[in-house]
Amino acid sequence: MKKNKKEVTIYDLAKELNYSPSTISRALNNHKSISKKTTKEIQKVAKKMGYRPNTIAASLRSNKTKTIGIMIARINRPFISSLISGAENTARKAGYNILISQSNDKYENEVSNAKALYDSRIGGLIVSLAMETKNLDHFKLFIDQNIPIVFVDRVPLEFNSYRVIIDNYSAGFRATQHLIDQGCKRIAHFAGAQHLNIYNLRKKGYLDALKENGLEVDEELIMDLETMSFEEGKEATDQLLNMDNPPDGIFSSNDTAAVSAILCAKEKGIKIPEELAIIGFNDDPISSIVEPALSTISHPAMKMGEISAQKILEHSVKKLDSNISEITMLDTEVIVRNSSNRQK
Amino acid sequence: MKKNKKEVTIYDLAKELNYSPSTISRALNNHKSISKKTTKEIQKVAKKMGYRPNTIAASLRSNKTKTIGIMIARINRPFISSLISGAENTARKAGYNILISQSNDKYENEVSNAKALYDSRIGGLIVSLAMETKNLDHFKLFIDQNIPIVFVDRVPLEFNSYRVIIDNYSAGFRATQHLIDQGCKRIAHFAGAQHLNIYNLRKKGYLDALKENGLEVDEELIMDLETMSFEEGKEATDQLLNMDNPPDGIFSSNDTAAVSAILCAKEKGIKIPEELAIIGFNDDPISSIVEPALSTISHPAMKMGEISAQKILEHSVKKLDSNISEITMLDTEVIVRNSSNRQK
DNA sequence: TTGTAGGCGTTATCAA
DNA sequence: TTGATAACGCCTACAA
Repeated sequence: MKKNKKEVTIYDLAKELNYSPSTISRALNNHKSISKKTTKEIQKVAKKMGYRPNTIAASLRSNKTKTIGIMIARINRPFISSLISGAENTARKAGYNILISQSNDKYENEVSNAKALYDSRIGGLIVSLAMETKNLDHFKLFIDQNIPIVFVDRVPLEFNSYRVIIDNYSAGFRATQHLIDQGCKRIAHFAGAQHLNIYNLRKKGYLDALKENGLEVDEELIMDLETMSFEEGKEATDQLLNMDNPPDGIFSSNDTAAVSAILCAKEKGIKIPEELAIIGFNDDPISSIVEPALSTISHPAMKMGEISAQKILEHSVKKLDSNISEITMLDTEVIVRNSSNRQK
Repeated sequence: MKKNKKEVTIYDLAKELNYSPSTISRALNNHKSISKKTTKEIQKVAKKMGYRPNTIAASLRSNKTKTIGIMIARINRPFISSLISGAENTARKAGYNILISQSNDKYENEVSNAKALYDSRIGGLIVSLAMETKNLDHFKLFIDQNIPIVFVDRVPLEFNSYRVIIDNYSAGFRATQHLIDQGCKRIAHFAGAQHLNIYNLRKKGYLDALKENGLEVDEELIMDLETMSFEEGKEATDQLLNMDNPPDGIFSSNDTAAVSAILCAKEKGIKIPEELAIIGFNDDPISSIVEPALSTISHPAMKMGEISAQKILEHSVKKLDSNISEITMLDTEVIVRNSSNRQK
C-alpha cells in the first residue's frame, strides 16, 4: 500500500521558521499577542507548505467540536431535507460541520443515534423527534455537558431546551376556517398520531374552529391515520365517501394524505372543490402539481433549519447554560389553490 | 454558568476496578487478549458509571475517524436526499457518522467544503459534483492521504476513484426508443449542461436512438436548458410548440422540466400523449401525481447511496490504496405512464 | 493475560 | 512578543 504523504504540523512550521510551536499556533489563530508581521509570515509559509489544521487535536484539547448534530426521522422528505439544507448553509458559514442521523421513526434508533452523536462530541444538537419517541432520557447526556439542544417541528411538550416551531394550533384553526368560509358544513379531519403535538394541536385548531362557527363536531369525520401515508389517506377517503352523509370538506394534517384524497375522490366522480373541498399541510411540491392543485399550509422549512442552527451558534458564542427554555414560533400561511377555492 | 458534569474516562474505570487503563481500553474494544470474564466485568461497570468513549481522542491517536463526508449540490432534491438516506443507513449500521456539505452548485463552495471535510479527517468521501466544477484539484488532498473517494451520479470522466453511476447513455437511448415505439417521429430533447456527463450521455443516447431508427436529427428540437428548472422547461416548451412543425414527443433529462412541459402543453390544449408524448428522468414524486402521469426513468437513488457508503467501508477494512479506479453501474428502468402511453 | 510508558497535534498557562 | 511545558483521552508496542 502506498504510504500516505506525511501531514504538515505546527512543529514542522516551527522548525522551518525558527519559531516555537506556540508562536505558530497563535499566529495561525490570529492571536493578538503576535505581531502582524510575524503572523503574516507564518500564515504564508503555512499555506505554502500545505499545512492543514488538525481539528481533531484541537477538539481533544478544547473538548468541543465545531459540529452540529441533526437527528430526524428520515432525510428524504421535502420538509426535512429543506430544514437540513437551511441548517447546513447557516452552520457552514460559521465554519461548523453538520452530522446527520436518521431514526426512521424508531425510538431505539433515536437513542443509539443520540449516543453516537454524543460520542462525537458535537457542539449542539438539532432534533425532530421520532414518531415512537415518548421518553426523552437519552437527551439528558447533552444537558449534563451543557450541549445545547434545539427541538424543531416535532418537539416535546416539556423539556428545557430551545424549540423552533410553527403555531400548529393556529394553522389548524385557519385551515378549517378557510373551508368553512368556502361554505363547508361537514368537515372531516385526517389526524396524525396524537401523542405528537404537531398533530394534536392541528386537531385542536380544527375542533375549535368548528365550535366557534357553530358547527357540530362529528367524531365519525375524524380519521386517525397512524403514519399519514398515501395508502392511509386513500382508505380514509374511501370510508368517508361511503358514508350516508359524507363530508363536504377535508382538512388533512399533511399533503401526502390530502393528495391521496383528491385522487380518490376524483376517481369516484366527486367534484373538487364544489362537492368536496380539500386542504392539506406542508406545501410539498406535489401539492401544486396535483389537479386540482391542493390548498395547503406552508411551513418555512428552510428558515426553521437556519434558525435552529443560529440558536446553537449563539449559544456557543454566549456560553449560555443549556438548561434553558426558549420557544421561537414561526408564521405559517394558508395557500389557497383550486382544491378548496369555490369563489372562482 | 453551570459546571459540566465531569466525564468518565478509562482512567476513572481503571481506578474503580483496580485495572490498568490499557486493560480497560482493551476490554472496551473487545480485545481478544482480555479474558471473557474481565471484559464483561469492565463493560458492566463502564455502563453503570455512564462511561462514553471519547471518539475524538481515539481519532487523534489513530489518525482516522469513523466518519464519511458527503458533498452534494443541494440536499433538498428528491434524488439527493434519498441517496443520502441510503448512505446514512448503511454507514450508521457500521458505526460510522455522516457529515454533509452542500455546494449549492458553486465550484468555490465545493473547494472550501472539501477543505473543511478534510480538516475533519473524514474516513471517506462521497461526492456528486457541483454544476460549475471542472477542475478537480481539491480532491487530491484526499488521495494523498489515502482517503477513498466515491463519485456518484455526477462524476468526473477521468479521476482514479470509485464511481457509482447509472448507464445514462442506455437510459437516454431507451427513453427515446420508447417514444419512437409509440409512434413519435419528431422528438425534442431537453438537454442539461453538457459538460456534466450525466446530461451529455443522455443526449448521446437520444441522438443514437434517432439515428438507429432512421429518424432525422433536427437541431432545432434540442433545447439547451442550463439548470433544467421548471421555468426553463416552460420556456422551452413554449418555443417548441410555437414552431411551424412542432415535435410530437419530448424526452426531458429531468422530471421537473418534463412536468413543466406537460402543464404548458395542456394549457395550450394539446393532447398528451396523442399529440405530444413526454418522458422525463428521475421518477421524482411529482411525476406520478401530475396529470397525465409522467413516464420517466427510475434511478435507484437510495441504493446508490448504500453502495457508495459500502465502497468506503470495504476500502477501510481492506486497507486498499485510494488510487483506485472502479466503476459500479446500476440499472435503470423505463417507467411507462400515461404521458407517453398511446396503446391504451 | 495484564501493565508501563509514550505519543497523536493542539492550545492554555506560566515564565521569560 | 515569544518560548517551554503540560494536558486533553485514548491506543499500542513492548515488557512482565
